[in-house]
Amino acid sequence: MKQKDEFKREAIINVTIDMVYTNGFAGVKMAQIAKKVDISPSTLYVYFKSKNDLISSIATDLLKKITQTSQNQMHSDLPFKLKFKAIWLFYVNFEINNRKEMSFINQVKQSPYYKMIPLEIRNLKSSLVLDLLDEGKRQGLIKNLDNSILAALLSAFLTETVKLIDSKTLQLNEAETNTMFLLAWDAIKN
Amino acid sequence: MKQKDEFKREAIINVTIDMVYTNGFAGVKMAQIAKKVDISPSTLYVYFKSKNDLISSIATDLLKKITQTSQNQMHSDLPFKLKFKAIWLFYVNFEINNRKEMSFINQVKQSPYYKMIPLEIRNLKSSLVLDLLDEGKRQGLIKNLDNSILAALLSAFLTETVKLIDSKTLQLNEAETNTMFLLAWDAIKN
Amino acid sequence: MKQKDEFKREAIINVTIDMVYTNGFAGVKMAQIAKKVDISPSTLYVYFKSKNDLISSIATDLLKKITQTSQNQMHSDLPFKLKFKAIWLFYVNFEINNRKEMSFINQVKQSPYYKMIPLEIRNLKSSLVLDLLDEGKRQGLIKNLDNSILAALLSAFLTETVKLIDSKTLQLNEAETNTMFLLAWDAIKN
Amino acid sequence: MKQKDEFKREAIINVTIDMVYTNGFAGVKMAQIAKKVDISPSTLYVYFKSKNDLISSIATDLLKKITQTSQNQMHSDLPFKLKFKAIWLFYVNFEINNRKEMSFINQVKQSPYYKMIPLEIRNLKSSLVLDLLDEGKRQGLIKNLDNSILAALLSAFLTETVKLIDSKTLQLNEAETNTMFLLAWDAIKN
DNA sequence: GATGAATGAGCGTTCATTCAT
DNA sequence: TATGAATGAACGCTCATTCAT
Repeated sequence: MKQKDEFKREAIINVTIDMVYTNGFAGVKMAQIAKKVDISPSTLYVYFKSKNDLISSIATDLLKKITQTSQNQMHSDLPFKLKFKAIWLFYVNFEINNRKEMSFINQVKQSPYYKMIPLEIRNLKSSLVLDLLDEGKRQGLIKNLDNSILAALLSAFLTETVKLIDSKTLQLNEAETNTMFLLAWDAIKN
Repeated sequence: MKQKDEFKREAIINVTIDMVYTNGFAGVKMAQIAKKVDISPSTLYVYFKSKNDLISSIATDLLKKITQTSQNQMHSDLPFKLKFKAIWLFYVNFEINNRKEMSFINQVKQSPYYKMIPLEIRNLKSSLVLDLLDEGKRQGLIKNLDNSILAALLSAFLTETVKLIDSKTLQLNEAETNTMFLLAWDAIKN
Repeated sequence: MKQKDEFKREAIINVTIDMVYTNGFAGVKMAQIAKKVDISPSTLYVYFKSKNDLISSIATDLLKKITQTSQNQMHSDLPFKLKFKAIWLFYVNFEINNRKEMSFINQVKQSPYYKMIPLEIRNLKSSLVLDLLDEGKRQGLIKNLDNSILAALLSAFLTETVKLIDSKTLQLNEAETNTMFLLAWDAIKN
Repeated sequence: MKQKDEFKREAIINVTIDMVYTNGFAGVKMAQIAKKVDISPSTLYVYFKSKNDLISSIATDLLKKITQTSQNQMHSDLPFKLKFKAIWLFYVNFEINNRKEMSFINQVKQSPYYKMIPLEIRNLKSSLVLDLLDEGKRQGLIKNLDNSILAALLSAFLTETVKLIDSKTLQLNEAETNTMFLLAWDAIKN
């Protein structure tokens, strides 16, 4: 683990995300992080000026990264429902493949650390989804409700889907993800 | 002999629920609770033998209360969709009116305290909802999916609805709650 | 256990001696004593004005009782060595039969409570033994050493004998107690 | 990097031994130790991971040291009684010169801390004394009794001798220590 | 006299953070 | 930059004792 500079920062971040995933926030101690990264506790303070800073920096980074990543999704010229489904699947896969990171930001969101994250970061929204919803409404395919309502709902849906997969109640295959997608789709479709 | 103040236990519980709502579990300190109730920290230990006991006692009480309350709901002779909606509304209202308590048990559920709650309490489930889902499936009105999937989804929906109302994005009126109900209903209906 | 006045005081004392024997001083808590006597902790303070008072009262009582008891021993007109042995045996038996009480005062003696006992009690010595030693010296049968030295030694001897019996290394029978007596006697005899 | 003060650990140990000697175990508080060493209470935990660890580490160290020291005593070519006396005197002097340390281990032995000391340390016995007793028995010079009885007695004797010297009843000179030795010797000699 | 409630003072311990090198 | 030592500020909890009836 003993690397230089940027690598060390990276290592600290990864270890922290790992530990938050395994032990929850309450169980994350600076000394433990240091030990796992194989540095001294005081060295942590070379890279992050406090525990708050460590946590909220990671959260900020993750939030940015997540928004950006989804932004990169191809805006294909498929028919709306198919495009919608593709994006839905992208998100399901993204959450599954980034469990720890998602767990981290979910935990941050319901902790006092969340308030320490700059507002502009907290309000970052994937315009991808918003644009998509607008497109659907324009085509009369989805209900004409506030985007914030639809987005919140889809997000809850997504989270629940991932939880079900994590808990093995659902499997990550064509049939079952399609079922879940249809539940979401039926909810919002006109 | 000094008489035990019947309201003191109640006060401790309420203050604790309040603080968990505002600061989360991590932020609940015995000394702070005591201060808010205006008693000595050691007096807390007259009523609860430890912090664990305090938290899990409250959780146990709430869990019992919630299950019982919902159990008392009866809408047996209405047509299915109306019955379903009545129960949905009951839950929305219940969660709104017991925001802090619901927040408490939600937080407990994803904390180590949960394991301290007696299994028979943890396993209390509102058969109300499960029975309802079965009835709907029998009548061919709702999708033939696993109850655990449908229930998880409806629960996420419900939580999200309440959050939206809390954040003033939605209002707790006939029209808007109806809208939200329809989203849920459309998701699961056949 | 719930009796009146003198009996209650007695009960408190007995329970305390018991608990000191079982758990040592560190483990004796006022609340525990009260529980075992089946009274309220505050009632303890009706009988003893503090924990210090409780402990040192018991110690004082025991010390007095022990001195008095031995004083009552017949001053028979046996030849010296036999008389000496009889008294030795009396003490061995006394210690065995009053294990808990002896343990109590031994523990008190090496605790801060000892200083709280009135000096005149602490200095109580069994004149029985001192007289006996004087008699032996007069008869030229035992070494002409300071009584305090001889007494201390015999006491240590006695304690050790009792410990050995307690630990089953020795048995409380004619042969083995005689052996131990002879060790003591050989030590001090001229 | 701040260097660990080599003397600080030593200082903690010495202060602890001192306090146990003066106030007994019950009176030893981490905060008091820290104050006497002039460090913060939390610094204690840099050197010892708990109070139990502090006490039992000290006890372990002392036990090792004592056994080793006595082991180094060698008087192989003297006649038995002289050798025995030399060793007796060695122990008297050792106990006098290490009063506090001896008090410490004596107190530990009758406290719950004793169980925390590794068994192999607890079982360390000075074979010096046992070998000596065997040799004496072989030569027909001392009574043919169980070593555990003889050793227990000599130990009690020794302790009492040291107490008498401590209390100024006896002086640590040739004549008086000789007197005490003879008491012990007469007790066990054939 | 008897008692359950109440508490102040203190305890051992933890931990994010700073110090000193 | 890196670090082991050091620490202040808490924390959960205990317990002898007092309060109020």
